[in-house]
Amino acid sequence: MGKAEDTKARLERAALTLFVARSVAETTTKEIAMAASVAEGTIYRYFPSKEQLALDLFLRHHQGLAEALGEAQRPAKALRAKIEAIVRCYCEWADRDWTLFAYHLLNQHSFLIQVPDGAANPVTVVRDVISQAMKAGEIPRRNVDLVAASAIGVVMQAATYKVYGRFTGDLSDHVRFFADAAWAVLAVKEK
Amino acid sequence: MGKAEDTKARLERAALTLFVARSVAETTTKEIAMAASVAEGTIYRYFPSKEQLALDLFLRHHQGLAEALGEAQRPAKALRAKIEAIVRCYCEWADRDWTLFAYHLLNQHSFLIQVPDGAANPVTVVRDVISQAMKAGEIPRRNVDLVAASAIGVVMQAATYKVYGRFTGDLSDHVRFFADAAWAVLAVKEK
DNA sequence: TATTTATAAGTGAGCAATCACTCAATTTCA
DNA sequence: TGAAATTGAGTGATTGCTCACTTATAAATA
Repeated sequence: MGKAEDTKARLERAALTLFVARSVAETTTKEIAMAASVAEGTIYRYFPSKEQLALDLFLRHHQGLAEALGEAQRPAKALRAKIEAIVRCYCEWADRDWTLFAYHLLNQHSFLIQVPDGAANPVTVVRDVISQAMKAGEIPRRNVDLVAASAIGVVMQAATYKVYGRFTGDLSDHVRFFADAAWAVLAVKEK
Repeated sequence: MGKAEDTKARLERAALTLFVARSVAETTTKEIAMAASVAEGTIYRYFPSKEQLALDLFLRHHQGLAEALGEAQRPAKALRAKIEAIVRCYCEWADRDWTLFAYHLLNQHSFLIQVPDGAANPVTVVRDVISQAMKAGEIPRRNVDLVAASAIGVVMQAATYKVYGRFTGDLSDHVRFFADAAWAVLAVKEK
């Protein structure tokens, strides 16, 4: 790794850690620079602004995750297998870089509106899979967005509570449970 | 309503709306005062600081919701009935004052650590109900925190996506589905 | 190879703007 | 008239960001 790339990476990691511990608004450029062992001015050699640095970090994870989820579910045929592939992929992403994952999780509401239209999107991947399965008659037809939200919530809320420290350990340890639970949500019978 | 009480209520509502639209950190005291048709100094007759105003709003909803959920589930005997009571109560709270609800939802991570120990807590209510049901053999024994998170996620993620505008309409319209889905999550069979 | 030149990377004092909060003066109203 | 409520210009502290300058690295030249 070149010197410049190393500095940029250090800045990103320092910012990420602080953004999660406090928040983007409450983290100062001075703090980021200190944590990266660099002068404040150096930040602006690599990023046009603090906000852009925050957005860059978010978008990279957001789009990377979306693509990974898309590829993970593709080989599977039936909905049940697709769900398990998606859940496993998601949990592995979370466990691999928990700080980046937590940052993405806690800052969706501030950045989601800035995601370019048509860009890869984790939610759309899940939504499309569910929509397909409804058309194929694998699960009852319902409001797709509602059902997708509930199914996603099974995993995402667990992840959120891990961020809050309500429980510990790898998310990946519970892939089977998450997949079973998400499937159960999607398969709820109409009455 | 007295004049002073009216001013305080207007300030709270103005702050709430702005906190949801932007965020606490990005909302200025000047904006709050303007939105409440009041001078900036007036804020400090009713609140010691902007942060305390933000915390007051959060805690009032947090504890009110916790008590309401606790009372809602008490009369019910079986887990299935308790779940439905909790879900219905939660959705009604959300629909009754959506702005306050959205504020609570989006700012959990900043305020949850400041909740006084032993104070009424929505999550604890759900956790206890699930824990009881496990002891009674109504559902399989599992990591209570994990299972509670997933069950809660079924409803909370749907609420979150409504905040993001991914779908519209009252949450209460889907109480039956949420309750069925949460139940399905809790009842997932061990293998 | 040794020396000069060019470029990239890094610095930190300082600036303009903004913010939460204060308080002396003014208005409201019983 | 007097206490309570309200006002908004003012204050000190903080912030994101700039920029003239230094240092490190690489390229070119003799």
